[in-house]
Amino acid sequence: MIRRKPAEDRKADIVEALLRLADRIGPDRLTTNDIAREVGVTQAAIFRHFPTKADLWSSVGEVIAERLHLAWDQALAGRGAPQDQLRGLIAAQLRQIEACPALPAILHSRELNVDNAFLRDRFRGLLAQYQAHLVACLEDMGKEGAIRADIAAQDAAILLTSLVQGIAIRWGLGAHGFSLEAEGLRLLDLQLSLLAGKPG
Amino acid sequence: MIRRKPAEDRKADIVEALLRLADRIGPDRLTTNDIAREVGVTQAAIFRHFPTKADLWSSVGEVIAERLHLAWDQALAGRGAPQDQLRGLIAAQLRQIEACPALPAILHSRELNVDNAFLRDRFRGLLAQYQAHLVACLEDMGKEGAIRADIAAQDAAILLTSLVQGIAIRWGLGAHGFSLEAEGLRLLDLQLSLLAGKPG
DNA sequence: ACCTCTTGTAAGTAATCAACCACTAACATT
DNA sequence: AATGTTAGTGGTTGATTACTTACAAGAGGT
Repeated sequence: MIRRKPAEDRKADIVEALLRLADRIGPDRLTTNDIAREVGVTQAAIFRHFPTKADLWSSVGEVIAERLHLAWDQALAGRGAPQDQLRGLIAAQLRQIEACPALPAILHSRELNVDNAFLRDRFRGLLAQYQAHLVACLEDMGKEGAIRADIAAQDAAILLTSLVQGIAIRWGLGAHGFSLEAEGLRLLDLQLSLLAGKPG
Repeated sequence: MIRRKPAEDRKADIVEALLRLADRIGPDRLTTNDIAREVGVTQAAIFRHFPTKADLWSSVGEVIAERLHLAWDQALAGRGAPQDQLRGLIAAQLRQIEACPALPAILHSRELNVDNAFLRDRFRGLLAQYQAHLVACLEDMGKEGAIRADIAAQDAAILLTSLVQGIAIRWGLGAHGFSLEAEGLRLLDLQLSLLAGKPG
């Protein structure tokens, strides 16, 4: 038999294994057998720690939500200029995706969005919160004249979240062939210079 | 028993049913049973028309590729100003997604990207071609002074494709609560005015 | 009206899925 | 060293998966 671990540790192992496999196999194709093999236990062991597969996904969702929330709070904690806060928010998002490439796929997976209504609403609220942070930063920047006056902060926020999503997709398709954070921040600066209305 | 159709018609029915269900159920969770029920035939009937499920997906891929190609050609056929061609290309993409909401999910599905190497490469080439069209339009616009001189056409193209992807995602999450084409073109015009460096 | 392909079905297959069971080895506490 | 608890196993469940085979019946041409 394998080395035994306290339930909390093993639970974390299982969630981590799922996160790793979700990128390789795909969130909607993962089986409990796949996960068990990755962890190094039998399939039945998964069900000792999570009553059902749906419960396992719920835990995964909670872990992701916590990480994102923490990353955003840290980005906003500095209390620097609104530009810096904005950059921090975007950088945090890019780093989260780089650390867990399955994140976009999971966020849009049917597993979480169709089967688990609670988590779907939770994530929807979470992303709305992120968008609200961006809008707040952009409004502050607008008052300082760092954003063109004819641009609504809401629309600018949409452009920025789209940018992150678009680059993340390109990063995934290109087999992670470049630094997501570096490329993302480069294009962010470009977009910010466009929004400012003057060359960067 | 049901009304019998010529094989070509039934094949098209099956592909259409898959496209419809892919949006509701998810591309990677779709079963041949789901498809058969949607079409209104037995599961075995699917295999009369497609030897394997993978062959069915190949047909779906071909249909999508043809539609996209056709839509792009029509957008470029007008031979108007580069701005109009660009707008046409983006509008075509938005309309394709609106007509077939499962398109983004299918394009990024494991079904097509992991299991079917041929189609994956086919789509990768197709999207590269689209990007090349955008870059060509943007370069022409740059020569006419419609794009700020300090912006590379390649980067501008990335911003625009990201915009389409981002809005499509928002449209999907919001249960198609707004007109994708209208909202997309509105933000496109906004981004173009940013790229031009002068208020729209 | 008949004949003949073609389209469809009913009833299977083996493989795999999530989940359950009785049981046991490892661990902590005493 | 004895005892109770917990993590993990092997074996099995019924449901579901993609796919097959043998047979029936509709539709079109003559």
